Amino acid sequence: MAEDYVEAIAEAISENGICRAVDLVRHFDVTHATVSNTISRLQRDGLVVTEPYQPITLTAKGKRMATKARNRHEVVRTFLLRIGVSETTATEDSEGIEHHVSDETLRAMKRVMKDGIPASD
Amino acid sequence: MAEDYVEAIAEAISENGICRAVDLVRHFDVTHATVSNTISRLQRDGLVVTEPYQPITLTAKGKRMATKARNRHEVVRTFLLRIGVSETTATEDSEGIEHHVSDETLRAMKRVMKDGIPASD
DNA sequence: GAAACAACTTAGCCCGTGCTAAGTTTCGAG
DNA sequence: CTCGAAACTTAGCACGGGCTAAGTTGTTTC
Ligand SMILES: [Mn+2]
Ligand SMILES: [Mn+2]
Ligand SMILES: [Mn+2]
Ligand SMILES: [Mn+2]
Repeated sequence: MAEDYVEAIAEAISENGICRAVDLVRHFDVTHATVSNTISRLQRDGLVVTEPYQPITLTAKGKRMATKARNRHEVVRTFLLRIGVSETTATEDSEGIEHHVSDETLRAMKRVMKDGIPASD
Repeated sequence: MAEDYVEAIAEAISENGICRAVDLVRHFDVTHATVSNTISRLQRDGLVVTEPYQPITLTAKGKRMATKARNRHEVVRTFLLRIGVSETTATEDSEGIEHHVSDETLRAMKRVMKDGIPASD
């Protein structure tokens, strides 16, 4: 959850300069109330900073998480495409899978995309 | 959640003949209270049948889900091993990843394990 | 058969994530 | 400058999934 939020916030900032709650409402297709609640939790956890009616910014910690999450998401998605999954499915599945992929598995995916499948021993 | 539960119940039954709540308490490392609650929900959803102080059995629907989940879990785990991930990590990561893998992605994994990586176009 | 122990249930609590409904703030037109 | 619409907050609700504490049922063992 936190990962998807900071990723979406970073995306909005990089696209529009700022991130407003309404961007997240659209992105996640939830209500303003839900976004408001979630943002409070993210702020409590030191990932974002915001004030009532003001745009949302990422803390250093939030930026770090966003970068890692974005990278992981993209590697997983690309990997799925690489093993022959359709665009649509790769996009859908990577949205969930990304949150369970360890650093080791991520490295394995990158290795495979570069060097192909390891010897069948 | 449901998938992991029916999978664990099927496993207990195939190993001990029956599944008791205490098996799930041990398997998931949660309290009896939690298992009791969860089983109620599974029963409400038509996946299991049980009566107070009695063993837990799977409905047809529950068995179907268990079989699919078990297969998916195993394919994902084997696939991770196949791309060079360690036993420990493959076991850990597959526990989460399995729940986000569509049929299409599952087929792609099986294909890759059989025929290797698709042509780089 | 009574006592002790294991298995289980039930009540009551917390938090996360979602909602609706209602009110507040901000901002752009007119 | 005012008003309406868009953005946002707040309160109150529900459910999933976790807990502790306390009580109940079942089973073994003496
Ligand atoms: Mn993501
Ligand atoms: Mn995601
Ligand atoms: Mn599983
Ligand atoms: Mn699992």
